[in-house]
Amino acid sequence: MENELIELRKRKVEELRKIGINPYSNDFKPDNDAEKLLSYYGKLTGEELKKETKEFSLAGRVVALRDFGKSLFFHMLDRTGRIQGYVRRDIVGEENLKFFKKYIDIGDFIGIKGSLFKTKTGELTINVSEFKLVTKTLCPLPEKWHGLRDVEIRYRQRYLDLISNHEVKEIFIRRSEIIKAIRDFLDKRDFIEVETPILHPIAGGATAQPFVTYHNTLDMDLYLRIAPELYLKRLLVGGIERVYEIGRTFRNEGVSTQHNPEFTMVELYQAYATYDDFMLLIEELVCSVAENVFNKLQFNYQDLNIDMKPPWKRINIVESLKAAHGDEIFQNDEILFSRAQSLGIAHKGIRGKAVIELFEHTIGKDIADPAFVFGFPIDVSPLARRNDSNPDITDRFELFIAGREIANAFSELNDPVDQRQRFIDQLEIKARGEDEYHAMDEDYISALEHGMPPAAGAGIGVDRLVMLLTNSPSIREVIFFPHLRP
RNA sequence: GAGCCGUUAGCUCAGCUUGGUAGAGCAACUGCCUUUUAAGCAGUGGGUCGCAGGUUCGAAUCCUGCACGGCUCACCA
Repeated sequence: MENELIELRKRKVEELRKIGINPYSNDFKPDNDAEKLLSYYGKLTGEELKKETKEFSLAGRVVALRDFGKSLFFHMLDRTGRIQGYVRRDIVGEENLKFFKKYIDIGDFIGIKGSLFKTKTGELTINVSEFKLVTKTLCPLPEKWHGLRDVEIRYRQRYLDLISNHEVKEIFIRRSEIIKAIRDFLDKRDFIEVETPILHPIAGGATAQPFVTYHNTLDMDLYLRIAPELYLKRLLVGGIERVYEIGRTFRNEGVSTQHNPEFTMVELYQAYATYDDFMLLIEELVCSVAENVFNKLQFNYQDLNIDMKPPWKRINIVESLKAAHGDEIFQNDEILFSRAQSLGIAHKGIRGKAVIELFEHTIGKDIADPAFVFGFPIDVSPLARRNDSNPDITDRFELFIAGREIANAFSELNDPVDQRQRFIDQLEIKARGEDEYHAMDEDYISALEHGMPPAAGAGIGVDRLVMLLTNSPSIREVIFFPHLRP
């Protein structure tokens, strides 16, 4: 049985049709929006407004209604904001006022026309001369004062969240601006934006579990990409020397406040650059985004104050671990593994894994201001260039802010023989049951055999960057439709 | 995958400890009110208390299982 509130509104729709009014018309063209009127005319005094007789038309959703008998006030919400309207009998006439009261509910879309005035309390208000029902709404909106709190409804019916909770819309507008700022930054530096496949025959470019899908005609399994990396580097081989892609990546891993199965990454590659160059590039990129979108470099993230003013700190993984845990942890693998074990850190018997996990759990988590972490072990960096003076580590860094990894970057491995051996080493780990380790990719090696220029590349977690800059505690606050059970 | 917490009217929440046939505000409906803005005043309707079992004379309340969600941990970015 349906709710009485909906039944009532359905009856109104029928009645409207009977009297010849289309409750879902599409012939109203607003010539203005709330923000324009508020910013331009909001500054004028009531007296000044009286001289302004011009009429404006607006369209939007009614979000509040106050009936005074012979007049009424309402607030309407359009793409730009909220504005108040005033309907009075001696202007619109008795019949029209009656119609408004009887047929227009909170939630409906209306189009209005009218002049501007200021109320006693100083709010810029449209004195409505004409109005039109544009779209009838059947379901009532969430409560006006507390808004919508139930997180399950907020995520499943995000449209209600957007209507009720003003700050939610703000966050998503910021998200859009952040992505635009990233694009602007890279475009100005002659990077070319590209699109590479999402369906991959081999899931490569990262250490993660893929989603598997199936192509009927080809009769083969395909994987949703876990990273665009290997395709972007094929483009380096092809001579696209500065290239980037902003797009969705999919990882079949746990869901949490930091993880969504599909998330947005920007990956960029630049020929003849090194990971050192990329520290500066990433620093400039993030600062430029922060300044262009937020006009500042100081941010509060939850309990932390984050100062992004360059130059950013650089932290050597091995040196910082020695300082924190003593030199002896690197004497041999047994000591390292047992130390990791005692801290409850999974190392899976992989030396590099133990090192970076130990770092993340004991040092990385406390990094507040941006810092570049470098000295990544070779066995957890199968696509990164080997360091020239220390063959055990790679020319790779990660950017940590607020205890979280925001970006990962390295000088690219372009030696096809070394790359093949790295894949073989990965396969050994994979054979031990660690499924997420890298697969052999002959096609990629073949590309390297044709010559890839030396280059540096980086991947930036866009969702996490947006979280950080908008002070959002959960990734679900920056993704419109986060993954939930159906 | 594990632990803890939550699910009551369209929305926001009480009620559960101590079992006795469900309550407020907003929204809705009927009146009154021509500068209100969480408008106000008077009145009315609205609920299989997440689902399924159990205990009991009697369950929103106690117990068990399940579903969905949140937080923490693990995997991961």
